[in-house]
Amino acid sequence: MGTDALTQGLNAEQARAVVTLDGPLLILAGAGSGKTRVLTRRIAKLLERGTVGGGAFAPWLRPWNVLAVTFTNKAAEEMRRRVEELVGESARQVWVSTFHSTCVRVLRQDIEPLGWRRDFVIYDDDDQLRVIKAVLEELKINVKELAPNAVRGRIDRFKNGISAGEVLPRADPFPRILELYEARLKKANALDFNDLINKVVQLWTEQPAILARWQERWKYVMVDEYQDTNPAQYSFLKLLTAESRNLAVVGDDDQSIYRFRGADLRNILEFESDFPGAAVIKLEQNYRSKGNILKAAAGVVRNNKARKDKTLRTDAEDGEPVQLVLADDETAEADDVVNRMIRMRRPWSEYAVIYRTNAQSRQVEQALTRNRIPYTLVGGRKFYDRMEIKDILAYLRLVNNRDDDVALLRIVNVPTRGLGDKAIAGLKLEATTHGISLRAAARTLGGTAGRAGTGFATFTLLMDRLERAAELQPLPELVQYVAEESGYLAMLLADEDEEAKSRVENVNELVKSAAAALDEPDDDGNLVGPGPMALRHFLDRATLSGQSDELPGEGNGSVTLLTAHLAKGLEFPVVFVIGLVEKCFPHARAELEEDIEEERRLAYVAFTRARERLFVTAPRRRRSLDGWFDDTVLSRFIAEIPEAALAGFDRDHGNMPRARPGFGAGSLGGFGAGAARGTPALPPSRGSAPFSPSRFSPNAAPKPVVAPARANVRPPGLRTMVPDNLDRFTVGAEVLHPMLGTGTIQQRDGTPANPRLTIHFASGGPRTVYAVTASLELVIRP
DNA sequence: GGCCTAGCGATTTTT
DNA sequence: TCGCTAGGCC
Ligand SMILES: Nc1ncnc2c1ncn2[C@@H]1O[C@H](COP(=O)(O)OP(=O)(O)OP(=O)(O)O)[C@@H](O)[C@H]1O
Repeated sequence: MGTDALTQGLNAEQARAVVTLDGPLLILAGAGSGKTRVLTRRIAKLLERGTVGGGAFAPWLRPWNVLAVTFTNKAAEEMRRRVEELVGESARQVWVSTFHSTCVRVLRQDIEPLGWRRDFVIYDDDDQLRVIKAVLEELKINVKELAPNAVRGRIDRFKNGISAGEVLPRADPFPRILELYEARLKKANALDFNDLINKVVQLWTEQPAILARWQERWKYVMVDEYQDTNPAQYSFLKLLTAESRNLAVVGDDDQSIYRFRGADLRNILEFESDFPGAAVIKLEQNYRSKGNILKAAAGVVRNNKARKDKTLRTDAEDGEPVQLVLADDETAEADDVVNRMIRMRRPWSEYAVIYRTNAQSRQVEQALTRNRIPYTLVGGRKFYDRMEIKDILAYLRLVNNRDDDVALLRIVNVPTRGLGDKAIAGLKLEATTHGISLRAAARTLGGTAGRAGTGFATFTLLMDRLERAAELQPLPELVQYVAEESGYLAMLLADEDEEAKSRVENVNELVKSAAAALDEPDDDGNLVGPGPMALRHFLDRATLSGQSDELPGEGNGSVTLLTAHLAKGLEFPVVFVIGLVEKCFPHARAELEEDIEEERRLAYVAFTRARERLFVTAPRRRRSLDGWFDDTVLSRFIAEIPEAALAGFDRDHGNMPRARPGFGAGSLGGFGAGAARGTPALPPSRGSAPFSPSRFSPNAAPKPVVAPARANVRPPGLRTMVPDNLDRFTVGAEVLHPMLGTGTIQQRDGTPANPRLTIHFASGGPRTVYAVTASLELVIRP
């Protein structure tokens, strides 16, 4: 691999970045300009420089002297893959990882001076919540007065240094809560996610000798998506590279989307003054997307006021315009997306569906499942968040760390051992009085008589057995042993439920994933056998990684489903960005102008993932929190797309044509007046699929399967009319609803223009609907 | 102690 | 709609 090989296929600026190996370097550039490509080549270049021949490395530059950090697991995985492609085997020894994993690596080795043991556990948000609830209980604060979730948010913001300026209640209990929270974590030998970075910064600040060792190890540091660093991460980098000054960062201020967890744009904007003498390289050529996609994305992000304008051009042709697709509701939207995939006849892996919130994946998953199309759901932490998985892991955590009170409380009575609230209260009392862990208190109480005593004795003996097993058995066997010996598996097997069966499956998956964890070498490239190291490594992985690595049905032949946040840095030939309606994207919680601008950047990120084709879709109505349908308003971001780059958009009609009473909405709901004026990009997808299944594509599903049309609720022979005036919907009137059938209006409130009706339906009970949107008809009785 | 249910409240993005 | 909690009942 010669010098030329690594700069081949790069433009002049990119090549310059790849060969600028020493000193601070900032690559500031727009989406798809090859930033990540440059970073991976640069890693390869460093390895090449360190090679002295015959696969050996010079002592002053070995693969493990290189550190590359990303923000998400997905991004780390992707970068690792690319580096490995370039340099092969030795890539394994380069540390390519998230900030959080990197910090765990440091703390597992050096945390002791801070007062934690090296076998510390990481508390995820669920554990955090349990601690907070316990603290609130201790302080006799009702969870109704102060939501544990709110407390967690505040703790996180506080630890991220973004709590300044928050409006504080008088007699604020927060400082006390925080104090007790921290004490509990410390006592349990635990750290939360935020601590991981903060503690490393503290450690390195207080212990120069330890810092020096890490500086010696990581002589070359690279950061992808630098615009998303928060103050703690900034300090981490600043400390680590203080001696070597070999810090290369790449980023794009338009893609800053983690303000909510403290990301500070100033980090990237002030890089040059922070690191004097920094080389600055700007990349202005986009290699990813067709012209129209780029124009659309640029047109949107241009609306941000707090923004530095930058150049981004492409040599690619315009390609198809971005296609706007409107659908009746989220189910129809998902069906539409899937139908288009089928029609395009590309390999499934070329499609990605990108959404704002995780919950939106469900409709798409269902549509894909109906059509037997394989898909991969990225993130959402689905696997390790399952109850049964967390339970088994809690046993393992308690084996790893006897002080993990949260883990103990989770499983001490699962399966039941006759230890109810009273017994647990006694256990806590015993522990507090003697200043010992719950595990130790259980042992003491195990020596007492009575039902609780027996329960604690059983539990203690069980945990002792599990601890012994942990020393002798390899990890997968240990996991299996825990599931069996604890009675957990037996409990599941005794349950006839379908759900219990799938839980058994998941426990088996966990055993497999333990085996997979063993195959992974540890930090220093050694394979680990039985004992605490393997267990810790496994537990870290479970907490830090978004998902189990290979869930069944995965592979490269599947459609990818992910949030816009997780999509950052990735690319796909065809992208569907769904749910482009106000309150969803931009999200309802984004109120301030700054928040809206971040949403806009998020849209920019989502749009720029597409290489060839971009679809933006929106449902006309959406289920709201109380389960009823709300009409939607098309996302403002759609109107910001330049006209010439967008198809399917009718600027004159407020963009969201919908049914209105008096215009003859059909009895199956669906398209109303505006649709007749030709606005929607598509015929309604429901019911009448306008194309035939492919006979050519090996990928095509036999026939698009859409969500079943709703049952026809209209009783035969019923006479109805669509009233010309909303005033006709009076209390006592009988109406026909397209989904719920006939009913009688019980109550009318809201405004005259937008009356809200409480209707008692024959099909079951009262529902509240808006007359304007419900497509109601008046029943005429002779 | 353990199970069931009525009532209530929430409601992004990630590690 | 969903998930959690408090409270009631066996
Ligand atoms: N000089 C080049 N010639 C051809 N293709 C290139 C060149 N540089 C990058 N590419 C391609 O352009 C695409 C985008 O590159 P990359 O993912 O590195 O961009 P990026 O700047 O990191 O994007 P983003 O900020 O959106 O994550 C990739 O498919 C990459 O292979």
